Amino acid sequence: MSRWEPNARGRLAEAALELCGERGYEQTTVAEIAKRAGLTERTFFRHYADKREVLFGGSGALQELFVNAVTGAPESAAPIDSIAAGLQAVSAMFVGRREYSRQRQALIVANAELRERELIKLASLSAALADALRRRGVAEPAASLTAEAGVAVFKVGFERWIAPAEEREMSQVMRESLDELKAVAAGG
Amino acid sequence: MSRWEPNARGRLAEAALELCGERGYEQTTVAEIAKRAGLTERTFFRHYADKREVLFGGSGALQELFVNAVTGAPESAAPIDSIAAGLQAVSAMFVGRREYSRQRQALIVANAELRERELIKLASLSAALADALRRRGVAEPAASLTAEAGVAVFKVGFERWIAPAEEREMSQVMRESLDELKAVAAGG
DNA sequence: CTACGTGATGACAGTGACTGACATCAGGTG
DNA sequence: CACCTGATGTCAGTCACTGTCATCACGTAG
Repeated sequence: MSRWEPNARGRLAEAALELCGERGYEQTTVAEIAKRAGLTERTFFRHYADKREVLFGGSGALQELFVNAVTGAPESAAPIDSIAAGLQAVSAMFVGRREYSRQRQALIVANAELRERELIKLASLSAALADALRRRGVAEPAASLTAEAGVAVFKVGFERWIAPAEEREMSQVMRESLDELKAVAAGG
Repeated sequence: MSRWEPNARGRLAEAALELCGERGYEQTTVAEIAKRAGLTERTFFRHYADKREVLFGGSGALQELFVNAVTGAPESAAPIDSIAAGLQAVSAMFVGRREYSRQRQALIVANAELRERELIKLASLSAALADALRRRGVAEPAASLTAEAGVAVFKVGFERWIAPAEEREMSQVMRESLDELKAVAAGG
């Protein structure tokens, strides 16, 4: 066996979600999170740049997956259709994680600091998508606008997917949300 | 004369812009800002909820002005045209403040914390505009989409207006940016 | 004129996020 | 066996932010 328990980063994220879920984000200290994960406060900050970041650990993987799917879409695919491919790829990553996502989102909407962090993550995602579209030969401002539209659909679709009564898979909800955006854009 | 120098809030904002401009946002402490304004750190936090907020003091007035202009637009005006009226009203507020705006924006884009705060201010503006449109009888999702479009035009227009070579008035730049959005949306 | 309330401020101690510097120590490598 | 490496612990320190109480010019009631 190794010197330390494995997956310190994951243990910190799990401990943070548990503790913040029990008593709220602001009422949870970094020292407490670290202690539950069997680590010290100083080690927490070696894994996460700040306290908020521990609740956004998956955003990097999400962005990478989304961008890769857009990049890997057929050359013939229109910009909005490569975004659609990205939405489908991202949906696969959330299979079986609806309850987890609900808990996490409840935390975020309840706290202004966390909402700020979420907004900048989505802005980063939008910029990365626009970049991917540009590499596919999409010109500006179409690339940025399509990227923004993709993020808007993701936001709307995600909120619907975690709604209390909702039981459909995320991929289906995303497809439907994208269709609605297309209808609105067409003046429907 | 009164017991204290007047306009403590404004003095704090001015001191903050000066000091952060000289040495950067992170290298400036709240105690230093307060001292330059002739106040104490404790008093700073009686005027601003946190350190970032001192650089966003005008955002409340901007949102109010924008929303009022939208609300006060002729009943016959289409949603996008009431937004256009808001953009014109906001432009009036920036007359003679281009250099100030350049300095402030340079600070914000240079710092991730400040960018986060700016994003949530814009999100708040978008929500307020959507609300104003709904009160004008605009249905969803048209209200939210039009509001988002309005904020997008404001962002693009503002960035153009503070660009180094730019000398036109903000009202003209905003008009032009809105026209471009309309062209893009029309598939042009 | 005096007493009292009010509101903006100062003073001070305390918490918690975050950082820098140095120590530790299992495991791999030559 | 000596040495290096990487993840961790320890500790002191800075700074954002808060709660609490004191101060004191000003206005106002009596």
